[in-house]
Amino acid sequence: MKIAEVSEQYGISSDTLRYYERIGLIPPVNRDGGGIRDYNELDLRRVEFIKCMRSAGLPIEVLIEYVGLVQRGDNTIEARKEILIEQRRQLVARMKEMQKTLGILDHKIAAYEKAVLKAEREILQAQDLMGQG
Amino acid sequence: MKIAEVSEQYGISSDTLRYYERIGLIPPVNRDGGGIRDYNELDLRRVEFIKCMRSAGLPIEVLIEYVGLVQRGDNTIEARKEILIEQRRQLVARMKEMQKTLGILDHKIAAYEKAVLKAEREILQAQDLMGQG
DNA sequence: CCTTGACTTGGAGTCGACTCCAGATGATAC
DNA sequence: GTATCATCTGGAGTCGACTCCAAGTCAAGG
Repeated sequence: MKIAEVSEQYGISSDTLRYYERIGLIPPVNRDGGGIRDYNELDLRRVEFIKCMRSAGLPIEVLIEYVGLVQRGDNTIEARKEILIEQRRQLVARMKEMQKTLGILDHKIAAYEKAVLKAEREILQAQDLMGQG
Repeated sequence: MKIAEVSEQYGISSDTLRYYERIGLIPPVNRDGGGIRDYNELDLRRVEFIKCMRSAGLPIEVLIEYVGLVQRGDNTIEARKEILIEQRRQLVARMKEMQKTLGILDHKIAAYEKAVLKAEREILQAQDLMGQG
């Protein structure tokens, strides 16, 4: 699969895909005869994983470290686990903050809704008084 | 309340507090005789609101617009409501992505846990065979 | 054969959000 | 009265994460 298709399929620009590879976030993708990247199944799974992690705000640096450990193989399992646990912890913390913010937004939206309704009622009343309702 | 105390209390640097004021994210704070900022109750509530919104990832630009509308007063209620609804929508979307990522992290952590346990069992077995367990 | 279009590279530019700095001011401590 | 300290300002610098660009290569179409 060529880079444009991957870009299309995952909603990640070709520039970003190449950038991820440059900085070692995705291991080098195989090339066809003309030097053009040809993403295989494994590459695609990696792209998807990175996309997922990035969308949740995991920093690129941490992901590079994690990916590096995966490449280094079996005796890095404990270290990888620790990274994921720490990132999970931070993720949950962020989600908790967002949950709080969501509550406040809901509260405010409800208040504005009330204010709008009140304003509308007042307009109707005014029209009544003027005999236009 | 002086800026250092506010910074301390909310975990926002003085630089950031001044920056927020500069860009209009927080309306100008009153000064004492010597031109030093003196945050009052209302200022503090504004700081807290901004902190909360920022922690959930709402962009500064949007918050500036919102704060501007609040300053402009009553006939901006509908517009403010629309902003909050849109931001709420995006927030929920982000949280959903994060929820998905959380699931994958949990899955991977569990798999690593299993791998670690397996490795430990194998070490124990090897020790048994060598008569060291 | 030449153009078109997708791809390549390394490097530079952008963007959002701070963060830092130099130089000035004013209150307090010695 | 001078040193220390927190504060002030405007402007510059940094950082993470892309995003864009110029110049080059190659396969396919007319």
